[in-house]
Amino acid sequence: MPFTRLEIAVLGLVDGELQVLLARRAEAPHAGKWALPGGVLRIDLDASLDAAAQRVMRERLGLDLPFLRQLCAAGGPTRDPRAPWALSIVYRALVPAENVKPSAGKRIEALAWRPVGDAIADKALAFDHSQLVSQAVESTRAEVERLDLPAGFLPDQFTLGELQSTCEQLLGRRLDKSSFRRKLADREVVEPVEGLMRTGANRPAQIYRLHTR
Amino acid sequence: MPFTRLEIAVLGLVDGELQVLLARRAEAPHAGKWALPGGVLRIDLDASLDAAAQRVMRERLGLDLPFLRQLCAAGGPTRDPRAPWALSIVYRALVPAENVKPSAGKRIEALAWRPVGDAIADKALAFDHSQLVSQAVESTRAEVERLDLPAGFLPDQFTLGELQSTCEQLLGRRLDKSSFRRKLADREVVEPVEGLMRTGANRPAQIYRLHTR
DNA sequence: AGGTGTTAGTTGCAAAGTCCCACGAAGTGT
DNA sequence: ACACTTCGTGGGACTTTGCAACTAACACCT
Repeated sequence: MPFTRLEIAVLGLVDGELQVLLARRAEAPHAGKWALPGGVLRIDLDASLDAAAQRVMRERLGLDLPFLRQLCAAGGPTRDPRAPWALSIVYRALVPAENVKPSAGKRIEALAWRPVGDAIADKALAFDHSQLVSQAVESTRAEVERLDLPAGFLPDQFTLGELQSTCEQLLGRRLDKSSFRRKLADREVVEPVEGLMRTGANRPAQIYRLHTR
Repeated sequence: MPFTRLEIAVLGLVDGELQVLLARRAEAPHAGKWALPGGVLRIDLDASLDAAAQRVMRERLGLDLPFLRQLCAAGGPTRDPRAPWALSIVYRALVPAENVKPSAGKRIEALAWRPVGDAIADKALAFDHSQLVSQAVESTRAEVERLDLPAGFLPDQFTLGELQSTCEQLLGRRLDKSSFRRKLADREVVEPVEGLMRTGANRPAQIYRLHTR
C-alpha cells in the first residue's frame, strides 16, 4: 500500500513560449524548491484517477479545466523521503495561459510560470519532477505535430492565424500557411462559424471552432 | 492508500494473429472468468514499478522478458470488490509467442492465448480488463505503424521478409514491400549482418538485426 | 481621396515522398 | 530444362509538402 500522489503538469503559452506552472514548496522535504503542484489521492473523495486529478488541481491552483490527460505513473522507494515507497500518477493539463490566473492553494508558497527548457534542466526541480515535465512536453509536441489539437490552449472560437501561431509556439518552429490549412481541411478538425469574423487593424478573418464529431 | 496492483497484457503472434495471454481466475471475485495476469505491488520487494511488473510476470507466468512498457493507470472504488478503492498500473509485454511457453504460477488456474478481437469484446474479461487490452493493442499498433519496432516480437536476427510479415500480422493488413524497405532504410532502424544469409527453399535472403545506436 | 502597411486567404508549381506493379535474380524441386 | 517461390530493385502514376506569389480587405496616415 504505497503513498499515492497525483502530480499535475500544467502547460501554457506565456510570453510566446511554452511554460510550465510550478509551485514553490512551503514544507520539507525540498522546502523552497520548485516542484509540480500535486496532492495525495483521497480514496474517500475521489471516484477515479481523473476525478482525483481534477480535485487536486482545484485545491492547489483554484482551476477547473477539462483538458486533463494521464501521462504516466512513477514509483519507487527513493522518490520521496516522506514515505518508504512513493507512487505518483502524473497528469498533464493545457491552458490558454492569458485567461487563466491560478491562485496558490493549500501548502503552496508561490506559483510561477517557468519556460520548459529551464524546468527540464537537470536537477532544476524537486524530486524527479524535471523528468516528468520532460515527458509532458514531449507528448504534447507529438500531439500538435499530428494535429491532434490541444484544445485546451485555445478559446472556443479562433481564427486560423491564431491557431497556427499557437502551434508554432508549441513546437518552437515556423509552419507553412498553405500546408497547415490544407491539413486542417483534409482531416476536418475545424469548421467555420458562418458569418462570424474577427475584425481588427486589417482584413477580417473567418472565425472557426473545433469540428463537431 | 489504495489497494495497488500491476496487470500485465502479454501480446504475441499465435496462429498468424495477434493474441493476448489470459489467466483463468482460481478465486473470487470472478472465479473461473478470464482476466489479465497480475499481482499486488510489494513495497518491500519492488524497487520501481518496472521492477514490480517484472516480478509479477515472473511469479505468475514464469517469464523474464525485457520488453515491458508501462501503458496506463486505472483506479476507482468499483473496479475490484475486494477493496474499497483499487488502483492498477498496467504494463504491456511483447513476446515471440512460438518460443515462449508461459507456465501458470501462483493463484492461476490456467493460461491461454486468446485473439485480441475476442478479448476486447464487451464484458469478455473480468473487471475492466477488456478495456485495458483494447488500449494495449491500440498503442502497439500505433508503434508498428510508425516503425518504432516492437523488438520483443523478433529474434535477434531476421530477414526483411520475416519482419514485414510480422508487422502485417500485427496490423492485420498487407504492406507494400518496396515502401516498407524504403522506410526502414531512411530511418536506419535495421542493419544487414554482412555475409550472413538465410537459405531455404528459394533465393537466399540477407539477414538483418536492429540498428545499433 | 489616395497611398501604405499588415494580415487573410487562395493559387500555382516544383520537389519530395508514396503506392502499386512489374521485372530480373537466385535458389529448390520435378 | 522448366516451373515455382521468394528476394531485391526499379519505374511510373499519383499524392503530399514546401515555397512563393498574388489578390482581398481592412486601418491608418498624409
